[in-house]
Amino acid sequence: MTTIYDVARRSGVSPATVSRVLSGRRNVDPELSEKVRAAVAELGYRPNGVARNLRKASTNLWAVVISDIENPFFTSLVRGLEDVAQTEGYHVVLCNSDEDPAKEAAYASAVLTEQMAGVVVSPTSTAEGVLQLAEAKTPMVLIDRRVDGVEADTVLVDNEHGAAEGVKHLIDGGYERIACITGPRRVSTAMDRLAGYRSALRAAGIPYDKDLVRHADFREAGGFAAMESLLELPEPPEALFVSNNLMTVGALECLAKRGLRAPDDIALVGFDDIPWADLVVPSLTTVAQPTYELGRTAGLLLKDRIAAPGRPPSTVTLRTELHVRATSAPKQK
Amino acid sequence: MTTIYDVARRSGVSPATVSRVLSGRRNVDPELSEKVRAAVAELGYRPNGVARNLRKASTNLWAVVISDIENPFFTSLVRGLEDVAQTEGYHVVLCNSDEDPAKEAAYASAVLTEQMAGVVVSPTSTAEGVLQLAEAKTPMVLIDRRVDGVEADTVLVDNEHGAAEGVKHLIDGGYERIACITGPRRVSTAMDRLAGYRSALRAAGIPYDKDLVRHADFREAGGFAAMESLLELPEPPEALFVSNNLMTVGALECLAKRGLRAPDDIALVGFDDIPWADLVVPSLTTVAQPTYELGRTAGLLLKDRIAAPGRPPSTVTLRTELHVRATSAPKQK
DNA sequence: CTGTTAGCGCATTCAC
DNA sequence: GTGAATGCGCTAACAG
Repeated sequence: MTTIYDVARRSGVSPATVSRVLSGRRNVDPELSEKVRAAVAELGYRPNGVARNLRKASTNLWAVVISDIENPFFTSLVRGLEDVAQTEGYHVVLCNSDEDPAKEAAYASAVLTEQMAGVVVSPTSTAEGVLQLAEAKTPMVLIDRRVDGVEADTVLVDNEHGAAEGVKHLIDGGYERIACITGPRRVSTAMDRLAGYRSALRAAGIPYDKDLVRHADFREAGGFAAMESLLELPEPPEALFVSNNLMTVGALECLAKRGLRAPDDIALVGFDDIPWADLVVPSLTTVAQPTYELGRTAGLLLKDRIAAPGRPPSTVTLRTELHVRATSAPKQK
Repeated sequence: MTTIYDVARRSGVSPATVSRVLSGRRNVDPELSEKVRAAVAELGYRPNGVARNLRKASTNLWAVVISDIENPFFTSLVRGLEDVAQTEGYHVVLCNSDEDPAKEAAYASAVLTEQMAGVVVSPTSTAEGVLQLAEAKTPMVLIDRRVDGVEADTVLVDNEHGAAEGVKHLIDGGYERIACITGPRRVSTAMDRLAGYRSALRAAGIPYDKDLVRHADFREAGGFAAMESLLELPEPPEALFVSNNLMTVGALECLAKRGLRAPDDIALVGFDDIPWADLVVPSLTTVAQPTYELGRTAGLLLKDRIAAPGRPPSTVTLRTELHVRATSAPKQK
């Protein structure tokens, strides 16, 4: 392997000067600088990033810890993050936690031993890894979910407001008996969206009926089961608000299986957009999250945090947007 | 930062012994080993991965260079790769090349300077980065596409056969005037799938009509435009085979926009599955690729290549599977 | 089986 | 503005 010493010898300068030239320091004689560049080209020299990392006690890696890259919510978010990383000179290490606190912790551990420059995390319910990273003062941005007791930069969406807007849209369509499938009680987004559901009902003077609420696991199977359970009610709901994309798919599958259709049999609004939501027939009304922007914003915050580790943490809340499509068409009399 | 020397001092042994214990070498007195472990725990010592990397002249990083993580084909593939990486002790660095040879080359360069242990690449048309990596003898697995002149482990699907099967299915449904939208001429998958289309026609004794073939860019917009152009033909096709998922979506959008429906106005088979293909109405007939398996297989090959760099490269070809759904229903008389 | 020693390749003091 | 020297933390020789 050719090293900085080889380049130094070849160009008749010291290794220190080569290092200065390569890291773009200004205080180098242009003439020497030129010699060094020439030697680099002749030798086909390539700096050793690992050695640099050791010396600087930090790498150019960011980790992104999410539950599953196959969930389009995270896919797009990761893309947004990676775009920022690329322009800032970082690389993104993809970590699928599958909502498993142990995996999250294992990745957190890797972040520390590999000296990664920063992390973006969507915390699991117990947030074990997040606590570990917070303690180690690793530059970190929380995404999608809050974690009690951890002070860190955070990017959220306006969950309560978005959910309320979606539910209000159903109420405006003439529906009153509106059910809700939301996520686990320990997850802040699940509770925030449930709160939005409740507040929309309250605003409309519709009494809250806890028999119409289901807590599932934010996954397809959970949405399917919750839908089944709602349909078995003595008096099934006439409309439904589902608080994430995978559970919405599950609910749709359950309806399809039973030969039921939205909005005729049950009107539907889902939280979080789905690619091809327009191509599904009937097309799906959603409370869309700016997923790409979430990732991008997280990247920007992380960059700033690395530049100024001492600064007090900030929280950015992005707005959701109601995409009215066919499944929430007004009630027919 | 606590180092291996601190642990050594604390436990009354040499740094070398600490290193041996931590890297799981067997030839260490159990008693000393125990002491070391105790000291590690007491001090909260954490090995420095970067230093280890420098010493060993290699990291535990794999890069995966794909055109776009937002394409569900790659999303699932990356997931498969990451699952293998995790069990083998590697981390995956995500690289979106956007089909841009310059970006591919930049990532290849990063792979080299950061001393990553291996790469999985879906090559861009000119495969600049791939050539660079091949020259440097970096452990590499090519995925989805072949590259002329590069000897490397490769994972492909049975493109020609899968395409032929999809087209034959249309022919069996009574269609004769069948169009094809495929990808760029320089991309092996595009040509292989086109070859499958032709061979199915030939087998059925249907003459090949090049006016019914379009080369687009494998993206949504390209599929849309190609569809438009086919519909403007004096005698539009009665069926269509589209050679990737994004272009299929584009074609569907074009049909929707014009108020046309599959299969009544035009029957449709797409190459590569789409999540929710079942939920789209009419549901979409596809030649499904085992995307997760592609990623998993690539990971396995990469692992083997790293273990035995000298071994001659192998090519694995996975089978596609025809998923018959509604858009290819037999022709009505 | 264990300890001593050296050096991976670089960036950064500190002199000059 | 430049060069010599040092050490980041670890593992692999080698000697004992």
